[in-house]
Amino acid sequence: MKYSELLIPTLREAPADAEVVSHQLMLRAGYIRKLASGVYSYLPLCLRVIRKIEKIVREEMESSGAHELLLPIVMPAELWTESGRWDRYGPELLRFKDRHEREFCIGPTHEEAITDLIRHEIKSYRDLPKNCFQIQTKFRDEVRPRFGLMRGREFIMKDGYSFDRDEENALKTYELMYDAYKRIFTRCGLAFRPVEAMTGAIGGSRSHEFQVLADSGEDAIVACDQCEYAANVEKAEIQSSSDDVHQTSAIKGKFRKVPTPGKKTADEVGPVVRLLPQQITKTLVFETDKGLMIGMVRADHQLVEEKFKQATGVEWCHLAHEDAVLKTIGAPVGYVGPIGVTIPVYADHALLAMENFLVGANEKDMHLVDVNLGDFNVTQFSDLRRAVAGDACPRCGGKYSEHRGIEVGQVFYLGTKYSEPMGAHFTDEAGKDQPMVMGCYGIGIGRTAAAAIEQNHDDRGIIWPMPIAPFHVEIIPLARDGEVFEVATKLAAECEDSNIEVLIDDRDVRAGVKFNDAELIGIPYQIVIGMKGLQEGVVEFKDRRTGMTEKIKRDDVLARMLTIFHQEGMS
RNA sequence: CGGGGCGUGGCGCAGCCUGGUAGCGCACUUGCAUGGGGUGCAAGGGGUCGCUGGUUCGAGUCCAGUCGCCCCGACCA
Repeated sequence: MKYSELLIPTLREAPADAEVVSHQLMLRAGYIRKLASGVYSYLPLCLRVIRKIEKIVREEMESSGAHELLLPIVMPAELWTESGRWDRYGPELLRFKDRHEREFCIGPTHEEAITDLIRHEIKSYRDLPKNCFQIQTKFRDEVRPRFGLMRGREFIMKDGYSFDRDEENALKTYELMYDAYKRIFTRCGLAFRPVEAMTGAIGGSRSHEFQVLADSGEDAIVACDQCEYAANVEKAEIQSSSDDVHQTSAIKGKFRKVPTPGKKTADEVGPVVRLLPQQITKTLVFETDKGLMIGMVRADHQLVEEKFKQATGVEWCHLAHEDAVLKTIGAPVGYVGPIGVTIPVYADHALLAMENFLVGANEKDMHLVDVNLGDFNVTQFSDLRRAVAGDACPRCGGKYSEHRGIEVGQVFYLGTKYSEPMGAHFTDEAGKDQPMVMGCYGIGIGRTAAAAIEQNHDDRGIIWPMPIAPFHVEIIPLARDGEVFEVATKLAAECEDSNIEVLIDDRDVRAGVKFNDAELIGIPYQIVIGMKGLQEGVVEFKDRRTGMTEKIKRDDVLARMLTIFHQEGMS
């Protein structure tokens, strides 16, 4: 394809609002342009990358038994009312009314639409399982869109939904999809890690996120250095080492009150009483559907609400408001402690290893020191905190290391969360009515492209992995006529005949401009054709990634490209 | 939703404090030179200064409102 015919508006400077590399490079290299906050146009190069990713996704999905369909983008409110999400989804759901004042929304995801379709069409166990996917533009009215395609409001997503007759089969489908995802991201040339993710309030469900490792990632994950276990920090289980448990419950009444006027946080209190954060506890009061409850963690740890919900078995929880705390505990926020309170106290495992620690005195400007576990009632010790580097892995006892990741895909075992309320039932062999067991599986297509750039770039521009590069090779003739251009055109035609995708820079610009643009747009191989080389019968062959250049005989170039093709596992 | 910042030619910015002919770099057009890493010289074109209202003889500049965009935060005591 001719460079001159394509729309590739490269920029010397990146627009000031681009924060992360992938966003800057996509703008500079002429891949995307912003139309509104979080809404982007995909220019030709970008679309080619997206199509490549989609192709890989399609191939792997189809070969795993999932088949493509296309659901509407616009859905009536009734469907969402039925699932209960019209009210629960919040302002991220873009809603509007048609001319008859009927309410609609633009799909941020399609559980409702697919469940509606399937419940009408599938009646018998004989018709199961079914696994459908689509690749479609979604809209989520994000509070704060940022980082270009990484967190846009409008975005392209592959979303798949599976329907099985029972949990056993649904979990098999889950495994199939999990394996397909591994192949997809491997084929895209990405360094990624599947990690266990939060499952929310649905019991017995499973979820994995596929995280592309990158420092600019928005998600924090921990990975074990000994085994395969990896998880989102919010989800990661932490092994409470029994060696650390001190039998301090025997010690009682040793504590004493110390004045800490105006000092509320551990950072403030610590220096006053000369204690490290590891010797201080935080007592957090939560409002829940079962009334007020306390969660206690060490001051340098962070409580995870999801873990708290699981430990306590409550449906919902959020930190209690200051007034509520003052009213129930009798002390202002910052001075709350577990001693003498009447509401349930859930404590993190880490407290088992603490002795002579500090808590709030339930009295303004006062804390208690030399407190031990025997001094107050704990309803239950649980894993309540966010994992950090150095924590122990529950599977093998190895140590966690912490990483940043970009979530490019997610697989989720849904169970009957949608089939039950929406009446997606089938009749089994015994003639009994059963809810279908579902799973859902998403991949952010645009985000995958962005993640690939985060992982593959240098200070000159993008370096695409071969399987998702917009073109395989860029031919750069240093003249627009004569032998140089003739050779270039001929070589391009030969490559294209061998299914190698070629971008030929036929523009009337200086060599330097072509070189710089070539580095920027990141096509993995470059072939530079100039007069000097041709006189020796050679052209220059450059690997964008390594920057290595070598002179190759003109007649050997095609063979060379084909060799690389095979090495890269392309056909 | 709270806090902060920014809206001046396609992009990046200066000018605003202290009101008085709207500027710079890149990009664009034309000509000449150049032709292997964003080349040089010369001549050009292009801006209701986000919008509305106010103060003033006079507003890009001061004031109020409004819209848009960006950043940080959203209660872990």
